[in-house]
Amino acid sequence: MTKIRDSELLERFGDHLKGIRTGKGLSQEEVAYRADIPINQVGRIERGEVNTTVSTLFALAKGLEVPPAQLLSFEPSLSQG
Amino acid sequence: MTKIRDSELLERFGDHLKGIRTGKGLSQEEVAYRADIPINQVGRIERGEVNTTVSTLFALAKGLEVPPAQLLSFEPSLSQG
DNA sequence: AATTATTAACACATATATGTGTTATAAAGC
DNA sequence: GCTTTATAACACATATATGTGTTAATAATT
Repeated sequence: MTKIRDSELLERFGDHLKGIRTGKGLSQEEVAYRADIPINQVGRIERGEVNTTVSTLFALAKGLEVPPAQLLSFEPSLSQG
Repeated sequence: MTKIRDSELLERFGDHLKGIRTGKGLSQEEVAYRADIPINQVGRIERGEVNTTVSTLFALAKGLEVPPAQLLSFEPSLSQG
């Protein structure tokens, strides 16, 4: 128990976000500004350091100009739990 | 600033989750068991009391037997920010 | 090399999610 | 009425996300 964080999932999620961002040619700063969240937070999320929240997901979707659901559209791991 | 939570969004999100769950005829307890999270947490999320995390979203998707992205597929508010 | 742009890393206070246990409602069936 | 099932509500400790500020490292440009 005391799982809570789940590093592998968060790293993959971060990579997915970064892929969307770079695919659009946006900097972390631009995304942070549009999403109205600190640039440091964008970096931490992309690096998989934090397990971000629903409200931040919606903010990021706005900043990245994609539907929120797209942020969760990726393969979470090699083997499903 | 000091927004962080965003009650309206979280209430809508909770309603959306509850809609998926009841639409499948599942109890909170069943979902909690399958998602391996406390039943209390499921309730708090459905009631919009907490701003849950990415890892819990994936757990809930598993418990509800839907793709994670579906959990974010709803209209977040009457007027877009 | 120096400047600029971009990202990472670090520290810290505060808010809050999670996990756990317990108790209260509410509805349904006996 | 009692029991079962389902959900809500409360309390509390702990982990951690967020927000903020600062500094370092890494490109890219000139």
